[in-house]
Amino acid sequence: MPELPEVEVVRRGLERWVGGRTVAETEVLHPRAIRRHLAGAADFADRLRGARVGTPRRRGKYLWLPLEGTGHCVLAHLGMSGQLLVQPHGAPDEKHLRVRVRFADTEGTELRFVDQRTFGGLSLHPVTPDGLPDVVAHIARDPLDPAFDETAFHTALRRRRSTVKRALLDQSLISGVGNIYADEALWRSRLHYDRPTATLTRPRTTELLGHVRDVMNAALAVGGTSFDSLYVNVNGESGYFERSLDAYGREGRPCRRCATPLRRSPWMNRSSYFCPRCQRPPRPAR
DNA sequence: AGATCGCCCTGCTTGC
DNA sequence: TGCAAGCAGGGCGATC
Repeated sequence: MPELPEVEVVRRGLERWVGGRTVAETEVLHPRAIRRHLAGAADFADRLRGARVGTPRRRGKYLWLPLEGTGHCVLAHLGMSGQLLVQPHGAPDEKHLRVRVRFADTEGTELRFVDQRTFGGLSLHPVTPDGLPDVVAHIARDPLDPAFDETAFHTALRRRRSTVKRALLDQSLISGVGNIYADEALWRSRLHYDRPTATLTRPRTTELLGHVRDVMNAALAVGGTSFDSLYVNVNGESGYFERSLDAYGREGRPCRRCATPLRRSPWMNRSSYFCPRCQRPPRPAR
């Protein structure tokens, strides 16, 4: 499922293949894909028509295409299974094709939003003076953002009565981290997912953030190599990075540090993968 | 207001 | 073989 590195790979692909092009026609094949565009499919298509796409931007897992001179943008979230593909005209429709955007040029390609589980979607929003879609204002900067405020993040962690994995997944504290990279960064940091945030020292927070960045950069480097054509790569999986995972999905397999079999625990209606030896659970609160 | 829970959705896997 | 349950899970609104 796409987390920050996968979304950034898509952003780069869109910058290369869609930036600077002018929209001709938009076709909405499934209304749920634009459910966050409250004015509906016809309005969505009308307002895209004739707009020129600027440089795609991203914050966390949100991606948007500024529409030059309109004060608006097309916001995209890939959800669990969303893909943005640049395909030649006439390529067979994907089974879960939801939105098609044609351009007013002769490049011979179109933009497609494909989404099996329809957790993702496209919508149009005003862009605020700081360059963000209005509905993204509550999303924190992501750890690859040079302006990410590590001190503020640490302070927020200490103030929260929460646990470290919950905090990593809280997009208002830090964005772009999903279940996979949270488990990977916690494994690298030897932190148990239920460690109370209030117990983290500043050096531990720094170390954790360093591992979040390292694992994301490693995934980004690999994901980037698979992008070399008209295909704007998001395969809905971890791509080539999957083989590099140390924790996620490795239940029962030996820890790469200590050989102890990894465990999977039900957690918030999903799963946490961890090493029971390297990542000791916190002492129960009294 | 911060924390928690349930829901949205479909395809693959598992179990009876 | 067939069907149902389980699982994957990001984000958001409702609730406490």
